[in-house]
Formats: sequence, structure tokens, C-alpha cells
Amino acid sequence: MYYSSANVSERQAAPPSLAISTVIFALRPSESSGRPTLWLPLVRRIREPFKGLWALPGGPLSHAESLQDAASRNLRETTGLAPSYLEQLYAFGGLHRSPTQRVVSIVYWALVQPTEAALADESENVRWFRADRLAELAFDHNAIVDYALWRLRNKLTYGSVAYHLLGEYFTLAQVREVYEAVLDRQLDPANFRRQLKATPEIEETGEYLQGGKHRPPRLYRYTGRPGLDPDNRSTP
Amino acid sequence: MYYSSANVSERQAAPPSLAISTVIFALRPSESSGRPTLWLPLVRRIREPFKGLWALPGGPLSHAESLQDAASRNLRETTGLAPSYLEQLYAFGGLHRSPTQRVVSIVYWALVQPTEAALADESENVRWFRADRLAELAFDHNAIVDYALWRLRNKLTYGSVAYHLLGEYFTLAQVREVYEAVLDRQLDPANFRRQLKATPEIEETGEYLQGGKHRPPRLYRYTGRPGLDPDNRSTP
DNA sequence: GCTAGTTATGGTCATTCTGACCAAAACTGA
DNA sequence: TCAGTTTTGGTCAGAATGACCATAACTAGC
Repeated sequence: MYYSSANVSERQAAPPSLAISTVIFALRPSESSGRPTLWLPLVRRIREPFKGLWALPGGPLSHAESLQDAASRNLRETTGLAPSYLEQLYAFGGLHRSPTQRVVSIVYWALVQPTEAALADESENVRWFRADRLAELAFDHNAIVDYALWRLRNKLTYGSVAYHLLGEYFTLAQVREVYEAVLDRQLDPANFRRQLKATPEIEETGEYLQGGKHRPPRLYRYTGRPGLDPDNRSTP
Repeated sequence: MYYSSANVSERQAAPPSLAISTVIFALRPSESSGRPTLWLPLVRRIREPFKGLWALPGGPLSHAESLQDAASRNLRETTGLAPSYLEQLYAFGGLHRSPTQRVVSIVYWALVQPTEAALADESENVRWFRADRLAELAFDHNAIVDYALWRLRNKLTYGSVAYHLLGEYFTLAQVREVYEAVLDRQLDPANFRRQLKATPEIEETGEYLQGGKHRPPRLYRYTGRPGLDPDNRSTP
């Protein structure tokens, strides 16, 4: 950082190359149960190494953009989406992540809202997969997704993250379904409700959601900061 | 990551260079009160930019080492120390962190034990400073240290990190002093004790610490994993 | 040897938080 | 109008937390 690499005696071939990748989560109904579950878009590799396998969207860091801008851009380029939440996940720099060259990847994770997610581009080489049923991915991307899922669970239990997977208005039951999908366990509706009612960022609206064959639930709104990175020091 | 940079049309001058830095915390007695406080070693910059200012220890990433090895090495090289805890903090990649060139820094934070910290090398260009009373540092290093402190506080309140600032044997009061130093507030000795006694990783030894002018406290030992990175999924 | 000073250690008590559970309210569809 | 469903409000026991008190066990100084 302080020594320009020209001054360093141990002058290896080329410096490790730097890439940005993103793990993008969205809620989609499961085909079987219809309940919302976590999905993420992957891109098919069209060249070696790992040609034909699916991989996280990503690309090299362009010279004139910040890390977060790069993540945001490659999210938009692969899926056409704008994230409602975006945070740095981790920098992966193991020696043998790529068989051909040394690559350091700075990985971001993002949440997108279901209205957006529905419009997402899909094609021969871009497709959505259930986060908990992934086949073998290129590079170390399975491990990266696992780590992203772990982070999501953690952020959820402390945090303010769940609402970024939902639209502007939502019922408390929808929030609970997000928790249940991510944490993969059932939660007591009444107790869950009690907790949400205690958090000040969740605002009651006058509206109700019609159309179910049961008592219509009240709609709520989330009022709270999105959360950019080291600046956002709310939850660990 | 997937596209070798030779294939990319937008071929900028040089790729952003990659550096590793470390924020190293150790406990030292404050000159005034004698109570333990947080200190960290800095190195003086001997060339532009920011020549003469103090900065975090760091350097370029060598081709054949992992990110963590690089952090560990530059910790050893500047202070002669081996960390008892080492974790990735964040990748800083803002466009204007360095006035001369684009640099992406992957920053680690470390804890070292006081026995080690006492032997640490100091010289004209390497010196220890109180973490809460830093002057203006080079680059964005003040912000990085602030973020590292915030992370330390967070890890502490959930976590298992405090013991890595202490030696192998310690009294409960010493642990409390760590918490008080890091969180910067007083804690009730009896309540704090009650909590520590409830955590299974803290083991009673038969020994007592003699020498104080009061009832001799029992010595304890910490039994728990150090905690390497995305593999260590205990606390958020 | 006795006493004052200091910290360690064990305990109480009221308050808050949590999980399990119950029951009424309010809609739809038949 | 009734059965079915989810929403919503509530109780109750147990766990965890913070404020506080009292005794234990050492040292230093007289």
C-alpha cells in the first residue's frame, strides 16, 4: 500500500488480479409448497476454466469505480435489477481458487425486492436457482454462497434486513415467512408479532390486504436506513 | 474473475493495486490511571504520499501467500509479534484513498497478548499509540481504525474475543477490565462474574493470583477455538 | 496481633424478555 | 348461516438482566 510495487525486491510475475462478484438473494415462491423461498441468479460460464458450470455474477474491477459501484453495476448488467440492500461480504483470496491464475475476489451480497425480482432477465446463460439446492458451481462459489447465507441469517436475527426482501407494504405474516424461509424453522405468529410491534422502524398503515380467505391483515411499512457499509454501524 | 483482463475491451492503464494492512490491538496500562487500555502499533511513512505521518502496518500482497498469511507476515515483520486472533476486517477500495494511484486495501485486525506485546519491537519508525487518542494518520487510516474498534466492540459483546487480549491464565477482574477498556464503561463486578461463570468455555483453575493487597482472586483459563475466518461461524 | 482498606465472591429482588399456549375477531367460500 | 382460515390480543411460567447488599479473605500499617 505504501511501497509502490516497483520498489519491492521480490518482484513476481504479475500481481494477483482483482475481481468483484455478487451473491444476489430474492424471494420467490417454491414450486412445491408455494411458500416463499430464497433464490439467486447465476451465470453460465462460457469459457475455461469451469466452462459450462454455473457461477456467481461478477467481473473485473474497472479502474474508475468504487467496489460497491462495481458490485452494483454487475448486478444490473446480469439481472437488470437494482438492489434494495447491498453489503460487502468478504474478500476471498486463497491461492488456488482459480486453476489458471491467482485471483482475489471481493464479494458483495445483495437483496432485491420481489416486484423487481419478477422482472429479472433470464436467458440461456442467466438463470435463477434455489439457494438451498445448488449443484456444483465454478471455483469456490459454493462455499461463498454458504457463507453469504450464514451472514444473511445472522443479519436477520439481529437486524433490519428482512424488509429489503419485501415490497414497500407488507403484512406481519409476510415478514414472518421471510424469517421462516431464511432461518428454516417455524415461528410462533403471536410471539413474532409481539416482537415486531415493539420495533419502532415498523410503521402501521391504515390499509389492509384484501383477497385472502380469512381475516384481512393490516399492512405495514418499514422506515429505516438501507445500510451502506462500514458507515452502517447498526448491527454486527 | 471469469474474464481474463486481456479480453475486456475497456482496458485501462494498470489494474488497481492490491495491498494488505493490519490493525493490531494490544492491552497496555495507561500512563495516567494504570488501568489497561487499547494500544496499536503504527509505522512512520518514509516516502510520499503522506511522508512523515503514521500509518497502519501493511504492504503489497505477495504472489504466493494467502490474504491471511500476508496479514500475519506483515504483523510479524513490523512488530515481531504472532497474533492470538486474526480476522479480516474489510476491503477498502474508494477511488481517492491514495492521491497518487488507485489502491484497494484488504485490512485485517489482530489481537495480541500482553506478554507478547511487551516484547514488541519499537524503533524510530515503529511506535505504539493509544487507540482512542490518535493523531491524523495517513490515507483513510483513521476511519479504518474507527471501524476496527467498532468491530472489536461488537465481537466482544457477543463473543469470545476478549480472552485473546489476555494471557493464558487470568482473573475474572482482568476480563472485566478488558470489557471496560473496550466498551468504555463500568460494569458491575458481581453481575459480570455471574455471566462469565455461565459460559462453559471459561474453566476454573485451582490457582490463585497472589500479590494484591486484598483477597486473592482465582485464576481461570479459556478453552475455545481461536477463530479463523469465514470458517469460524460462531458469532456475527 | 489488631484494624482499616480493598477486592472477591455469593446472594436477593424487581423488571424485562421469551416461548408456549389459548381464545376471540374477521374475513371467504360454500 | 356455517365451516375454515388467519389475524390479533392476551395470559403464564421460566430465563436473563441490572441494581444492590453482605460477607470472605487477603495486605498494610499501627
